[in-house]
Amino acid sequence: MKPVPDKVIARLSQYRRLLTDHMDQDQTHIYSHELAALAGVSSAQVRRDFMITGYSGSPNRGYEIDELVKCIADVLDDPDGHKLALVGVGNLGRAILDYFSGRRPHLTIVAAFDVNPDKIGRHIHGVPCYHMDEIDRVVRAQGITSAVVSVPADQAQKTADTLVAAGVRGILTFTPAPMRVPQNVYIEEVDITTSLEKVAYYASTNTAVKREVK
Amino acid sequence: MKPVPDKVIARLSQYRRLLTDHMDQDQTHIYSHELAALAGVSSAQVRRDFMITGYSGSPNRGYEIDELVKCIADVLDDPDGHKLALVGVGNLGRAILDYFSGRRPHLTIVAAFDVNPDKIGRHIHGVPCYHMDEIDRVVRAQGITSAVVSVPADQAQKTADTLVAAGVRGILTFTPAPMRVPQNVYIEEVDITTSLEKVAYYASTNTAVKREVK
DNA sequence: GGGTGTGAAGCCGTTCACAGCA
DNA sequence: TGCTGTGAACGGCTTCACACCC
Repeated sequence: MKPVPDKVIARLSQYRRLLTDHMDQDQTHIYSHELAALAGVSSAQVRRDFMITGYSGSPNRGYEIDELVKCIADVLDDPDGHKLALVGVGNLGRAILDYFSGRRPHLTIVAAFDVNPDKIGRHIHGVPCYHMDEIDRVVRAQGITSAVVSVPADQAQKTADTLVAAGVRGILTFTPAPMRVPQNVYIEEVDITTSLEKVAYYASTNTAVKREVK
Repeated sequence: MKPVPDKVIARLSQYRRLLTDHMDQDQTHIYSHELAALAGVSSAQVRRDFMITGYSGSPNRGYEIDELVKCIADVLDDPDGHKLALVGVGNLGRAILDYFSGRRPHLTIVAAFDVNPDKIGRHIHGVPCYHMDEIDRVVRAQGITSAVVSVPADQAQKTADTLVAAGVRGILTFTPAPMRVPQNVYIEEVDITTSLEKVAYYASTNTAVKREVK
């Protein structure tokens, strides 16, 4: 299958959440311009994105919501689901565990890692916490494919190397430090400091800017 | 001054952090290709970005780091600094307070807001916590210009409205719900669920994708 | 030679605009 | 008539490639 652009993936994820979480239960169909208004994009954008899923709407009723959600799932979700690891159980790590537990059925955080002895061996928000030395063993044993990283900057590279060596193919990192990984590993970097500096910049300059989704 | 593109602002912020936080103390100059390698972009990109700051390097020594950082600050930082508010002191909110306290001198979180009586009136990571009913009063009194929002989805719009009415011009939100704001207010939306779904998608498809910065 | 600064070209994502259809 | 699907135009960001300079 031809590669789907990054931004389309992000919007599909957003569309799905809008359709499943913020929708009238008895609404069965939706027009591109309606969904576009909810998502803050143009209706042409919405139609363009759905071309990729292969799902066609009907000119007089729009898109059938259930079908649409199914088609989005066909694109986004691996049929086997994904097991995730969380590395670094600090404030942010705990927030993510809490925030994310049970939110997306096909994505499950099955293991957490830290170096703090107070955390190791316990369950945090239902997830068992191991020492970081056990990353390789646990990742292999559980078949973990992706990881969320929120460790101090000076451990970022070492953590990435360990994860990649154990077979992880995708990393979401909150650590604001460069991570060097092989080409076939996907890195998503959420940089809160940069995000805040952007907000501050535009708050000063008072420039109108279109909204976008990360 | 002509408006600076979103992406350039983000990269300038990243360059600065690389230059100030991850640099040998005794290194005084840097070439565009060196910084490019650190940031994971092309050297042409780096030079292009610096055109905007107005700073010129020297062909045989590259860029003088101190000068460069100063020029970036001239673009990014408001001379008066920014006071920030945090709305929603849950796990994520506390993580941000902790993570961010004292990290960027010109950006200071001066007030937190929640509805939980256990938090109101106390200091959390050194920041006073008020009831959300007081947003308008405190924001005006303190001259707060920007806000970080991590409230439940169903309160996102109300929170945004209150903040905007009180004069806030920039919002960084972690709440995965559409926020409608006037054109002149800048919204940066960090959507952790979408980020994770992207990671999972590319972990499945195994597609090599270039790294980028949020 | 190996850098920087920059016009020009290239690329990619978005929007336009319209044919086709119910 | 109003919507979908889509080729074509558009625009902005990135890269190329080269003049210039130390």
